[in-house]
Amino acid sequence: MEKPEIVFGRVLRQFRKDINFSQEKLSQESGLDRTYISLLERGLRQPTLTSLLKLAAALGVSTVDLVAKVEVRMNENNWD
Amino acid sequence: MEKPEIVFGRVLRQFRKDINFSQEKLSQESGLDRTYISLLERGLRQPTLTSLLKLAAALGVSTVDLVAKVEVRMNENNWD
DNA sequence: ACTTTTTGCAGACTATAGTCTGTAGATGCG
DNA sequence: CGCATCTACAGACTATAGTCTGCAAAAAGT
Repeated sequence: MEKPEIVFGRVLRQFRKDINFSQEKLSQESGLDRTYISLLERGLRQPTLTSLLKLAAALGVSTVDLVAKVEVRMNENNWD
Repeated sequence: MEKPEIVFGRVLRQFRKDINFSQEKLSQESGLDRTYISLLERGLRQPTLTSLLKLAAALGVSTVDLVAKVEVRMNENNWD
């Protein structure tokens, strides 16, 4: 059972790289600070609901998609 | 387009009442403060990711269920 | 009407989300 | 190599998530 911030960070980074966005680009699209995106990806911060919504929108996915991946990977015993 | 806190508050309250939990009971199950649950339901606070996880677990639903309802109702022009 | 349970709410507080500025390391490319 | 892009990271700051105590006012039950 991993910490939510850690899992979320990995998921966020994966989603971002999947669409070839830099942190800077994601920051512009979401309206969140670039250094904050960095903190999130490294698991040093966890998002609030509105940050989740902004990030999902910027990534072009639904918030459900994001949360679903997090929830799944939290219960996985991280074989992968 | 309604504010996320407002929508989330309504959704949370509905989920809670669906299982006949008092705020007090939900607070015990989730480990969150009762007055904070009250603030959430009234849309005066918004949860972080871990609070979402705790609340969903306490309500006996998946976090995805919670977020899904919020996302849907955000896009609805609140006919209901 | 009375009692109990539930919720709203205020005030004061601590912890952490989120911003801003700047620097330095890493990676890629001509 | 020299240059550009991307990211880690530090420090100092502001905004807000989340707690705690206590009381008042609805609701609900009998």
